[in-house]
Amino acid sequence: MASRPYHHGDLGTALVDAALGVVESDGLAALALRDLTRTIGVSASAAYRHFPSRDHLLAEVSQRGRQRLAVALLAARDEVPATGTHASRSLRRFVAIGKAYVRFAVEEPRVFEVAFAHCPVPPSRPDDPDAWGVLVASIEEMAATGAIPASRRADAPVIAWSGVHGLATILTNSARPPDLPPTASDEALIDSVVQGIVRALR
Amino acid sequence: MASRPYHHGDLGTALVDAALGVVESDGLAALALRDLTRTIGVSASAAYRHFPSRDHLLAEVSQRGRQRLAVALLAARDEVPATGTHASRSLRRFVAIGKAYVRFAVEEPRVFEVAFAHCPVPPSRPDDPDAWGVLVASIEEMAATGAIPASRRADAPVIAWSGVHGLATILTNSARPPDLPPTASDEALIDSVVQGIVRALR
DNA sequence: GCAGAAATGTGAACGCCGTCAACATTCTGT
DNA sequence: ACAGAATGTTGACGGCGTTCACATTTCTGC
Repeated sequence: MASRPYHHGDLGTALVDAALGVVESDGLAALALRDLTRTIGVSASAAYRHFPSRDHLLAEVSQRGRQRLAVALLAARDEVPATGTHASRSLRRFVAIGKAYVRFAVEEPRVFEVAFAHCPVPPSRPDDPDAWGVLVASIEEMAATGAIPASRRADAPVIAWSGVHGLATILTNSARPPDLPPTASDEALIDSVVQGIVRALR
Repeated sequence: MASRPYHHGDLGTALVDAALGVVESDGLAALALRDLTRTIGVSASAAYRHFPSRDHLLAEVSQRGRQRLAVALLAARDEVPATGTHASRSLRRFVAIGKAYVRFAVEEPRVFEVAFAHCPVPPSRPDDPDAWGVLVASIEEMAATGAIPASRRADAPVIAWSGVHGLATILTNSARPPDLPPTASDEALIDSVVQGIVRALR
C-alpha cells in the first residue's frame, strides 16, 4: 500500500496554491495556516519549514494575486488590434489596460483584495510581471507616439493608477457609497472613469 | 472605598472608543475584543451585551472612522475664503475637499484603513456626516456655478472619488509601487492628482 | 415602596488559531 | 556507508472569539 511518502515534495508552493484557492472561494478572512495544512494532509508545524510565519505566506499569496492582475493587463493590452496611427493605438492600448484593471477587481474581488491587502511582511522578490510597470510602459508609449503631451509624462502614472485603483477599490468594497447610482452598471462607471483619466492626461 | 460599580455605565461606546484608540496606535490587526475588555476592566463576555459579535463592533469603529474623514473634509471646505466669482470659489472648495481627503489618509493611515476595511457586517445606521455626500454636494455646487459643464454632473462623483480614494489607498498601502518617485513628496502627488481630476471634469 | 422583569456583568468552558521545541524520517553528497 | 541537511510529526502553550449558566443592578407597573 503506497501510503503517502513522508516528504511532500513541494509543500511550500502547495501551501501558496491552497491559500490562493481558499482566498478565491472564501475570502482573505478565512485564511488559516492550520486549515491549509489539514487540507494538504500535513501537520500544522510542517508549514514552518517553508515560511517563517503566516504573514510570510500571506505576502507570497498577495504577490501571486498581483501577478495575476498584471497578466490580465498584459492580455488585454495585447488584444488591441494594430490599426490606425501609432498615437491612436497607444491610446487604445492604455484604455484597454485601464478597463482590464477595474474588470479584474470586479470579477475576482477576493484576489484583488489579497493583492493589495495590508500585509506586515514585504514581498520576498520584486513582482514579475508587475502591474505598475505595465501601466508606466503604456504611458511611455503614449508619450512617445504623441498621444499625450510629453509634459505629462511625470505625473501621468500616479493620475492613471489613482483613477483605476480607486474605482476598483470602490466597486470591490462592501461599503460602496449608497447613492453611487445603482442603475449605472459597473461597465458604465468604468467607461466614465477611464475616459476621465484620458481627459486628465491631455 | 468606591470600588468600581458593577455596571459600567456605557460599555458599548467605551468599547468603540477604546477600539478606535487601539486602531489609531497599533493598527487594525491589533484589534482584539478580549484586549479591549481587559483594558476597560470588564470581563470578555460583557462585550456581548452590546455587540452580537466582534464584527459588529468593527462595523461601528469603521463608521466612526468614516465620520472622522467626513468631518475633516467639511473643515477643509469651510476654510476656503469667499473671494472671487462663485464659480472659482466652488472650484476651490472642491480642490480643498479633494486634498483634505488624501491628506487625512496620509496623516491617519490607520483610521483611514479601518474606515474602508472590508467588514462582514453592514453599518447599523447611515453615515452622518457622510464623506461621499460632501463630495457630491461640492460637485453639485460646481455644476450650479458653471465651474464644470452640467453634462458632467452624472459622471463627476465617481471620477472624483476614484481619483482621491485611489491616491489615498496607494499612499497608505505598504505595497506602494516601487518606482513611484520617492523624491516626489506626498504633497506634490496630491497636487498632481487633484489637478488631474479637475481637468477630467472640464 | 416594592415585586418582578429587563438589563448588564461574571466565570468557566469550548474549539480554533499561530507558534515553538523536541524528536523522527528521508534525502544528498562524498 | 554514513554524516548532516532538509523536511515532517507530536504535543504543548497562550491568545482569541464565543457561549452558557449564573449574579447583580436598574427599571417599571402597580
